[in-house]
Amino acid sequence: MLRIYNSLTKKKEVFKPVEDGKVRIYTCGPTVYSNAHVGNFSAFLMADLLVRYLRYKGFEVKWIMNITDVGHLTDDNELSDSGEDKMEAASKRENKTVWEIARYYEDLFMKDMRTLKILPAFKYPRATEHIQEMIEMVKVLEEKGVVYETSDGIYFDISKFPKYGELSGNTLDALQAGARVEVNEDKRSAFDFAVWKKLVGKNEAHIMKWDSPWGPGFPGWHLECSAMSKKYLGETLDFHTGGEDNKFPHHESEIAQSETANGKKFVNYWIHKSRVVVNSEKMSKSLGNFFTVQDLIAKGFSADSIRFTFISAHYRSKLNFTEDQLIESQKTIDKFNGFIQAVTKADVTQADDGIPEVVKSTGQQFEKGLDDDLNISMALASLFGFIKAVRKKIDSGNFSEEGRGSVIGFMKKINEIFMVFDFDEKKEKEFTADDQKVINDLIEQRNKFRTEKNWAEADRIRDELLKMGVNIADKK
RNA sequence: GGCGACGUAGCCAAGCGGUAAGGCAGAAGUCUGCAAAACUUCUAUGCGCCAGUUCAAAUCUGGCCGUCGCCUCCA
Repeated sequence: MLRIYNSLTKKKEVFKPVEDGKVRIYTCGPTVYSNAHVGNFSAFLMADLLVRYLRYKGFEVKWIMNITDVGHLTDDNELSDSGEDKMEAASKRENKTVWEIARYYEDLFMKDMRTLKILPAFKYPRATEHIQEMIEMVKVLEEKGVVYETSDGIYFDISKFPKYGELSGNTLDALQAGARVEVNEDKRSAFDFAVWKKLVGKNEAHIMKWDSPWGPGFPGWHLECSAMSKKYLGETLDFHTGGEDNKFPHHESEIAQSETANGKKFVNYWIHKSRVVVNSEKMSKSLGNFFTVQDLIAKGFSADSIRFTFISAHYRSKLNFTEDQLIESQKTIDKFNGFIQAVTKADVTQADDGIPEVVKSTGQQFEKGLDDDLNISMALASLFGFIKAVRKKIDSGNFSEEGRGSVIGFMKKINEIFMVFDFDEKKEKEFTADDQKVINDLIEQRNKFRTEKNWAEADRIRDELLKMGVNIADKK
């Protein structure tokens, strides 16, 4: 039984799907106007872990992740407020339109998603391809009398949605009191949010624009998720995930729009990923302290070590990202893979090794951990205990073919979650006949030196073999 | 200023009222000529600080200190 922390109620709750055996999950996806960094991907890896674990538990999961490709670009002022001007440079240098740029960064994003072995979602709907659905939703909101028109757009009147603030813990009064946002004379409340923006004022030259009953313009920031989640997953979602920074105002506003338009509860379980931090500062595009997947791979870190680092940190605690953590993750991955090799190659005896029982109890511990709000630390601890127990059986010559099958089967099953284990039996490297002869000669020489206790020469040959890719492991 | 999360060994980290899991690093040992791998053992009288509740608190309550996030595009 999965228990998960619901950001809305601020409690761990037992997960009950809307429909038995099925799970509908929506993840706030990337904004494709610049490079996604590993902080961004940590949120998607959290969703990946959740989806994979739900599948492990036998649920049929339908996962939707949106692509935010509606920007707020103007002809002469690209991305001026994002603090990231690489795109502007790229746009000019490559003479690309905003549409081409959106596709370009979307492609990069999808490539990194594959690199990190994040499960493909059922669909990645693009905001620009769902303008009609968004317009329809604004119409419904208009019919219900919760939006009003100003000179520059259509706004949602948050006073019409008393629960506004429930997710972030804000109350309408507190919001007013602590207001720091720019005052817009036309808005009834500083926190009323746009569902449709007109091409006036600073948005006069907006490149992305569509016709609507309110004139040409573009949709408000929060509308796409409400419209697309409804289209692909229905009116009530099981899970909605995203970064904690999306709680307010984005998710808060989604709730207001969706619940008003549909007259139903929008999301049963809100899951928010804590920020990734670098030297105690959030990793963000605007601070420029970010690493991209490609940066790290270029530095020699494996994609698996990136994946494992973010998956093995609990999603509700801040992760202080360092390169040392990637190294440690790699060691852990190697430890598991070394174990898989040892199991694969272990000599079997006919003994009744009792391993299937160990596998069973480990599986129970593993699930107990993940069932408790994806407590990955507990799940991993069960695995470390497991490999120690199995190695002990192997070392004491108490290992059967059945035991091997049981261990490998289990590792393969949990690898559907981790995706970093390697089951290929490490064969002797293939050498040409000539090389093989040289190697055999060197080994023979070294053994001769060893017999003569000429350790200096023996070690020299060992180094030489290592350079050729031959690893010597002496046994007694 | 408002809202929220969090503070456990050198580092990462579990723990959710019954007396500190696990991983990395470190130390000693088994094996080995040495090394690598593996295995064994050890490494927090204490969980930011101060009060309180309780037979019992890292775990509950209150206050304080500190860190971070959101309130503005951001996973």
